[in-house]
Amino acid sequence: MKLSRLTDYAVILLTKLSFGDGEPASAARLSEELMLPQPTVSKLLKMLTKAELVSSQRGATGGYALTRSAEAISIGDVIAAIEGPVALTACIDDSEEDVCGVQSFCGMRGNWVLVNAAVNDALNKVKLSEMAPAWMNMFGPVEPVSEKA
Amino acid sequence: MKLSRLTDYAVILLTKLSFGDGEPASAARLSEELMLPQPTVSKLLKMLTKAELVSSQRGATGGYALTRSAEAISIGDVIAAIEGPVALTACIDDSEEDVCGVQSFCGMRGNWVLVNAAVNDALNKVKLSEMAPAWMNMFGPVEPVSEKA
DNA sequence: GTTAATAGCACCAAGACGGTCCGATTCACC
DNA sequence: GGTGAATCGGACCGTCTTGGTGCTATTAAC
Repeated sequence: MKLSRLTDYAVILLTKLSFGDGEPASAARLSEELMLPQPTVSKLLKMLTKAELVSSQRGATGGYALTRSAEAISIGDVIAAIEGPVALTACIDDSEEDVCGVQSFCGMRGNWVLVNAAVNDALNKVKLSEMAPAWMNMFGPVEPVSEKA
Repeated sequence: MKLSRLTDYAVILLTKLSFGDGEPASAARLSEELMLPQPTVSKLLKMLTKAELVSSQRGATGGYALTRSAEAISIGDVIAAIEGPVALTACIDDSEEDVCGVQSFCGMRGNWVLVNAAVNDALNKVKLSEMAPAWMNMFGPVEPVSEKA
């Protein structure tokens, strides 16, 4: 049970934005400063826009900016935006189909919902602002310690 | 963020075993009684054996049985057995490679570890015995409400 | 009108997942 | 003790979701 690298990148992106001056930052600029592949950054920002974690400004001086403060964004929000809502069993929202054949009277669903709630709670406790590492505001463009290993 | 159907099945399997008479139950029998595809059941039981949640007995009257009581098995145990350990960021245990290029001094790892711990805690709170639905011991072979929808 | 930026779409490749098979091992029975 | 059947054990394979990429249309500043 692990989550994708994309989520990791998303946190980094959002954190970087939270240290910006409020001006919209372009995807190209973010990609360059964080040394992340540009198409991926672009895609991520689109996802985050759809999830309304960032707002987008089109046009020449456009770019992306946070819609709210880093204190008001939780890790759970980010995970939900990138990986979809936390659903720890197939029964939860696939209710259209009878996947397992017994779910109609399964009785387990209620308990899975409990597990889901517990995990969601844990995920929402940690705010984006708490994920900000020290180096974020120390230097602008981040330089790696090793170029290519 | 959702987990595979296999984990769902695993919980059902383990629950079923917890209601057994202690005698080893064969994969074929479990498959039949729970109406789950036999090869999948077989594979799941192998995984659970490797995770030491169940013990296997070979030979003519062999089969599988729980290694400990349903109260001593948590959902986290099951998830770890089927989906691997909970690692909510790529940095955690891929420490061999420098995946993101900046992880060496990333500083975010510590906070991800915190998130991991919170989720693990939530997952370990719920025991297998709490997942047991009412119908488990009401009738033997489970019959579906609808044959094919 | 030109330039620079996002938005949305389709496309491609890799990895994971679910499922199947056959061989190795063990116990029951004769 | 030998035979046989039934079991677990591990390797294999097609499929499908996922990550990653590129292109074209749209929008706003200059």
